[in-house]
Amino acid sequence: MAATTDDRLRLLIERVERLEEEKKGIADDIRDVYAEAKAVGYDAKIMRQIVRLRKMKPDDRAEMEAILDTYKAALGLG
Amino acid sequence: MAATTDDRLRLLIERVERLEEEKKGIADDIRDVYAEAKAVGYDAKIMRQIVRLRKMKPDDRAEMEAILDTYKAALGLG
Amino acid sequence: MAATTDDRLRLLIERVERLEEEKKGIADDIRDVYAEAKAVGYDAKIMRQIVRLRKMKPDDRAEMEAILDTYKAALGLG
Amino acid sequence: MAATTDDRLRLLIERVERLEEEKKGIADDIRDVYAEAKAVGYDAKIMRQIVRLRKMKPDDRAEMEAILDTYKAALGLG
DNA sequence: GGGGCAACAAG
DNA sequence: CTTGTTGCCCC
Repeated sequence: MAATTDDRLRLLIERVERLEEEKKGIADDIRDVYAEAKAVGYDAKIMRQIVRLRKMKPDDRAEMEAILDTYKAALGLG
Repeated sequence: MAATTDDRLRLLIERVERLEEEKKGIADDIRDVYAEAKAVGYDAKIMRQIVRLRKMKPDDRAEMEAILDTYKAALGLG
Repeated sequence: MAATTDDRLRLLIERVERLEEEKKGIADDIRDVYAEAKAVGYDAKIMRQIVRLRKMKPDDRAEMEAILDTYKAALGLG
Repeated sequence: MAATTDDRLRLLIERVERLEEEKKGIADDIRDVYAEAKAVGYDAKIMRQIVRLRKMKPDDRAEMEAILDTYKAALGLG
């Protein structure tokens, strides 16, 4: 009988749905923080860039800067 | 003096970072559920479609499926 | 001397950039077609689904649709 | 009669499909250039970063650098 | 409300 | 790691 199988699928689906709801809630919280930041004069777009930069490992940031130099040198850019 | 401003920025950034960590944790949980489903024989890709369909309002879903059928008929996609 | 090396790099980079420009041009064309379709009453989102379905091999598509129906039945998604 | 409508949809779909094929062809060409670059000793990953950097408008790059300074100052990073 | 853009998920 | 999809923000 298929009911057991069906229930297993349903349970898995419902777990996913619950988790996605939680995830959406957090995404909304993040949005709220940016809205609050904007309300006190910060630029949300720039804040996002900062968050991205802070997420990088220091070595990676250093490498990125080195690449920038390499590219400038090899391509003749100031 | 800028310290107050800087702290306010830092606090906002750190709130975002904390929330993003939580969000990532949940995304990982979702991935785990799909992995578990796959391990017992379900097709994760199709499960995702189901989740998407269940997220829609019934009327919207019915309408979408009707349009899809219309287009399939028009293109000879039996 | 590094000039030869630099030029070789520059040439490769420029070839990539030219190709990426072309690619972007075509992506814009695709966008235009969907916009035109929308203007005469078609649903672009569903058209994209059709394009995806037509890309699949008929057998694969049939199988996918069969599984999808099975899951829908199991979840009571009429 | 629906045949005209159907043909219009089919024509639009086929235009999209043709364009997507072209796009894929160019993507393949790009891949080939990177493969060739790798074969003569360049690092494809770094080349991609260079391409990305060159894609930015100089002003944006300058702004990005300013943002980097701002973030370092406000967040106390070296 | 639409179009462009950036994050997210899929392959 | 790259591409396609989706949701968000600005216009």
